[in-house]
Amino acid sequence: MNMAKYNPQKIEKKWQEAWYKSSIFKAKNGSKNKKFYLLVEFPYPSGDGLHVGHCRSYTALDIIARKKRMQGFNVLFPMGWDAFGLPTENYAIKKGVHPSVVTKKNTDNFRRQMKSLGLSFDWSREINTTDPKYYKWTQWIFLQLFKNNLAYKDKIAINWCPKDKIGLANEEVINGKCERCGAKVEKRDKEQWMIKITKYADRLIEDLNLVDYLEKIKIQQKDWIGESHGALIKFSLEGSEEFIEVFTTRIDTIFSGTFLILSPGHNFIDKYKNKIENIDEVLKYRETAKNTSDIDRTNQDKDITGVELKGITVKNPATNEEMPVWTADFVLEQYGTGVVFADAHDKRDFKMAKKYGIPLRTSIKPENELSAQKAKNLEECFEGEGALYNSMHFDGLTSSEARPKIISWLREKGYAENKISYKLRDWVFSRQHYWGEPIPMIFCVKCGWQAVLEKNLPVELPKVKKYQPTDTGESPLSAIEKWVNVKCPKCKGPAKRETDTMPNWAGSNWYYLAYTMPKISNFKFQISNSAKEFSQWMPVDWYNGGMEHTTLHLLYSRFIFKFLWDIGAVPKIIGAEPYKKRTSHGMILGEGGIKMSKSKGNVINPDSVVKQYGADTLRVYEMFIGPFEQMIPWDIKGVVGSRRFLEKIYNLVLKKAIPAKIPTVSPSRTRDEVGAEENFKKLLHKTIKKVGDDIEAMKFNTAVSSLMEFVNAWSIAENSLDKPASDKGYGLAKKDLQEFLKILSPFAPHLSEELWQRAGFKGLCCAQKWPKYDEKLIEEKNILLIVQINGKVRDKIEVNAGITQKQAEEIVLKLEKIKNRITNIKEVEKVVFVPGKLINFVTIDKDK
RNA sequence: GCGGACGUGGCGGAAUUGGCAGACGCGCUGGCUUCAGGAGCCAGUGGGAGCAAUCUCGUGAGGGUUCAACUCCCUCCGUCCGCACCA
Repeated sequence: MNMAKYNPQKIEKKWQEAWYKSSIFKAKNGSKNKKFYLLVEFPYPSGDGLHVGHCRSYTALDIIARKKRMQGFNVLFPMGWDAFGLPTENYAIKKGVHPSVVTKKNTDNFRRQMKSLGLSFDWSREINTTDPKYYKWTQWIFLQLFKNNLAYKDKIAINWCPKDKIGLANEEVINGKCERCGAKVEKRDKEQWMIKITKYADRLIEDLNLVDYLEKIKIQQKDWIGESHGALIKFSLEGSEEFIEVFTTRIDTIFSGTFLILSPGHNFIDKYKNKIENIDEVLKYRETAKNTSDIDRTNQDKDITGVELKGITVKNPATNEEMPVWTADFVLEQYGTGVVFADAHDKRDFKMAKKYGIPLRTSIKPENELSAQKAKNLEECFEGEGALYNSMHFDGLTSSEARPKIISWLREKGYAENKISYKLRDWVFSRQHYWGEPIPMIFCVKCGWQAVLEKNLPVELPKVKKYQPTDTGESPLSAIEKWVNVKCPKCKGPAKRETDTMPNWAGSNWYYLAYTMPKISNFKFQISNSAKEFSQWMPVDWYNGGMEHTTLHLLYSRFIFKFLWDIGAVPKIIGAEPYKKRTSHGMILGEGGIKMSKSKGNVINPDSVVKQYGADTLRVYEMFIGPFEQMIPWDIKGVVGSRRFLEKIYNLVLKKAIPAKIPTVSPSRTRDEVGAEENFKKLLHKTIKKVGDDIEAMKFNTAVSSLMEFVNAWSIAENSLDKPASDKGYGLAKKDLQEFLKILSPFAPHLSEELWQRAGFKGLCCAQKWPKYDEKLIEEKNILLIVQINGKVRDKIEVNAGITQKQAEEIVLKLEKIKNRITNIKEVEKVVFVPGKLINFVTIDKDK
């Protein structure tokens, strides 16, 4: 047998070129076939190249794309580059190369790697967020936000990373540390462009009902937006018409409210400077609080501190009692109104009152008598719900009954209203860096902030000598006078450009729309848009990405899409959600279950796996490694198993001429069952069904294992009988081999293509129709009936699938071991019969 | 603290959703391929008892429901992830 060994390095290149030449992966605008838009998050093209984690999700979606194409869908499966970002900028600073040069090099490398994996992206639609033709529209979106009052400039205390010298969004701060570099984040007051995502908070929650996202993704988004229903209460200032508004979800505790606590930064303090007798002390406390980083402030063990605002009191609208006003740093300025009313039913309030001797009162009774006593005696704090007391005519009501009643009672007096509050905050959109989209705004002393005229877009990044951010927090762009100084678009007077750039999320807000156009240079946004490219492809049918983007990219892009939809920049017919379905992949960890990282030296480079084992092996391995949505450690030995599997197929097909039939042998069956060529066909059709179903459910691991089972059966027939099946004249039938190669092809496309050709079949394997399984064939005529006694398996017999209980009993009771067990010792009390599955004899001891 | 996921052989993991626990792969053991090698082939492989047929125990721990529980319910232990002074 002088056949060549399986040599993926040789065949894979060849087929990649063949696919490219045939344009088979190109999405067709205007096609009559049903569309299917599959999207996988585009990567940030780092200098490290593709990660095996990228390969996992790309291969998974590639498998779906390939299957959908074979099923006759007009598939859009695009790829591009989210290329603005700090690592590129840092590299550029270090090496003195322009970031665009670095980007070009990195994207070339990523593209090469993706192609080497046989991923079926439509490369003709490739986009790059740093391409001026692309970011022209990123800037256009910003202008529309500005025109619709959703972009505004505000001086706020931002999260400032002292190492990266950059302002961070709340979402980018992890445990008080910079998401990128891990440096402790500081607070800094800075003028920033802000985007009013909060205006969409309710719809971003509500519309989750319209989409098919993994439940955990929905939950995370909801939690992040953090909607809570409550009330806004007015506490009037003693001796004044003024009042302070407080948001609460626990208005049922209003009768126990004995003091008010403001956040240290609350503007009330500035407003009543003159009235506050100890203003110096209060301002000093504010300063200290500001300098306490988030990580220290949220430390649970930290002692509670606070300062009373002497000379100021407010009136509790429920009790009419006078209440002192304090400030404490556990009250957050950004949530609610930045004020809480304090009582004995909140741990922090309780602790604070105890510490400073502020009077406390309770008004909620816990069910448990002991806790009720302790709570009443102010020995411990009760935070739960219960029955009201000390609450006038609301006494006896439960917390949830009381809330709406108290609100309407106070509302009538003009002191309360229903209110929904969100944790979500407006999106800090400014970055003081070079490598980002310039914010297309101009500041004129006379006219204020003016939008760059749309016809002047894009505002291109100018060439600079230094990309280094400055310590003052100014963007490096501010140093380029020629670029900064412009005419005001309104009064034509001297004005200056905004030198901040956009965050790296800006470009990914709308990239799924860019792909709908065959060429980015033809792309166009406009108001009252009815572009058929949008309505042909949108919404995205299936979007896969990382869990880490759930509260960032996924939320942002849903918001921006809704905005574009509202202003008519995308046709209404698409609907208000960009992604129909969202799934998420698990990370690939290093061997031993630790994270892959350069510092640990356990990073697996896909190139080396492709070189040593081949792309198909890598693909099959990454699908077989474990459940797609689960984190999984890399195991180099497992790669070998996938390689063996492919090699086995290669040998099976090429060792023989194409035989006609094969007997069935599945590893679990005895070899005596051989003989039914029908059985082998049956196994094939079962496999076709299983693989198809599993791909849709993203159960790639079990899809691969069912392919393996089929191949094992095939291999046994060829190798372990007295004579190979094909020598006897019955191997795998030609047509069945075709069907098998077709279902294998999404997983191992190169090998399938090669074997398809070598077996003498016409055309490209990946262009064939996805096989249909034969329902009748899959239907089992005979089943293995489980025979149980008292729920324990005692025997298994093969019987006709339609067997009745009577017939089954008759057969089973004749079996020696069953007969003995039952008739000798016990008496049958009851028989449970599950048609097609099992028969169970429930017995009682004869003695009893 | 809150929310979510999870716990099955030496390892990664299967189990039609209440009906054969351990599919498939790795590893290991034995054998075959008239040299060697393995990324080839065959067989075996949860623990215990037995020459064997077979018996028995077994899905983090304990309890419950059921003819029947990896699966459902309760209590506890443990791991991972997300959020975290959110009024």
